[in-house]
Amino acid sequence: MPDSKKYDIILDALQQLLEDRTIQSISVSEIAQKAGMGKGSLYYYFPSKEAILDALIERSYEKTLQTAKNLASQTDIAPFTRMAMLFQACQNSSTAFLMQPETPISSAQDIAFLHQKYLTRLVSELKPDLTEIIKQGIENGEIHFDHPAALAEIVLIVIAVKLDNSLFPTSPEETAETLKGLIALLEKGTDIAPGTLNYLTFTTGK
Amino acid sequence: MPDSKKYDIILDALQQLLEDRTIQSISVSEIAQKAGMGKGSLYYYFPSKEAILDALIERSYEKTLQTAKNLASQTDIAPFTRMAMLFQACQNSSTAFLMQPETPISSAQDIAFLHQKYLTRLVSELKPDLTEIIKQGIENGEIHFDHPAALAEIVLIVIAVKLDNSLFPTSPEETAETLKGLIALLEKGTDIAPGTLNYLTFTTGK
DNA sequence: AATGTACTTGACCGACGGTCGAAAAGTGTG
DNA sequence: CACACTTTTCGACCGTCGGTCAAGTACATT
Repeated sequence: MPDSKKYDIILDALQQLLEDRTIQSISVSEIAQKAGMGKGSLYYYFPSKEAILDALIERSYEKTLQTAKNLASQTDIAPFTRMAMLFQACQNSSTAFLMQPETPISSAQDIAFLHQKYLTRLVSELKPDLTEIIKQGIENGEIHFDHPAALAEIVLIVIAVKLDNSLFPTSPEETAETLKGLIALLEKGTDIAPGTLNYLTFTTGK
Repeated sequence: MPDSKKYDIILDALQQLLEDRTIQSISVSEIAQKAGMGKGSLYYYFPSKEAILDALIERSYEKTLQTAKNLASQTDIAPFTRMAMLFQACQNSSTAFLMQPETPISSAQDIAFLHQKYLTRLVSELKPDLTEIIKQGIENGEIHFDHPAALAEIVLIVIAVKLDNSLFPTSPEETAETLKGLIALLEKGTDIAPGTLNYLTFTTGK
């Protein structure tokens, strides 16, 4: 088994570079330099540049995803509280890593790619957990709806897409309006008490 | 004014190449060769390779988008009929162009990019139109909901994401289930008659 | 014929992702 | 320590790519 510390050093280097640069503008040699090793060494640990990015994304959301997964099993907490915690965890992790503060020319392609990788992962990983939470809400009689898995996916897609503002760039007001609409639709469509989901509006705060 | 026929020849070449290849695996020289001209000529008409792709996407959905826009102004047709026509137009255009039948190695990045470009455009362009349709449904008393624009965006996002199966790959059954859930949520959440939106399930047929 | 303009071209450039063989560092054995 | 052997490091090198550009062609206009 190879020295796993080296993996993290490389990932750290890329993450650091990614803070104010785009993937395509970052060369493999640069990552190697930042990591303090030769380019060849990178290819000893990773098969390709893309694999490094994949691993970084994997590592970045490992923790978030894990806490989300734990949440689903904590049946003693009320469903809506857990949902709130789950969304909070999502947005904490999303903004921190993905938002490039200064994107000079950014050829659009790499940003798009980065965000999409994150989106896909988030939705597919969290869907079973949110489904579980919703199911318990249905059993408790707090939610009335016949398609828990579908509901989970719908909510996750909309939330993920809207929280990631670079996919369909909209003003903060418009994002808030969409979220408000989603809340209204959910509350009315699942017979839960109005206002129960209001915590969602807080998560839009930048 | 440059010969606009040349633009289309180049776009045709790329589209043809794109049918069984990925963007990143297609070199600019190849596009030029297929278009029957030198590489330099491409750069006389387009500033970059990405610009060619953008133009192709633009051209591919120009017609669809135009018919969708016309739909919104046809107030004599019932809102739900117009919505159905709009979705039908969406899915016809999406599958035809985006689905690469044989993607041998396809580095994920280019597919992702292509699909996302389409998604972004579809949602942002169609949102105003669908909003208009919904607003008229509200005025008619057929739909009861306070956030027409938000509803339009939510529906478009979910539909677009789910129709494009490569973003979050799921089985046809799962897609159908999600769509059924969306219909149920919409019908219950907007007080429209159950079954009114059933045409949505037809659009999932491959 | 001469001048100007719109268009074409492929050799060329710098940079990139990835390879490779050799060297260095680490490890176990006697 | 010497030795064999494996693991790790490395940067010169390779092929390819997107993009540039000076030279050229085609063709009006004068």
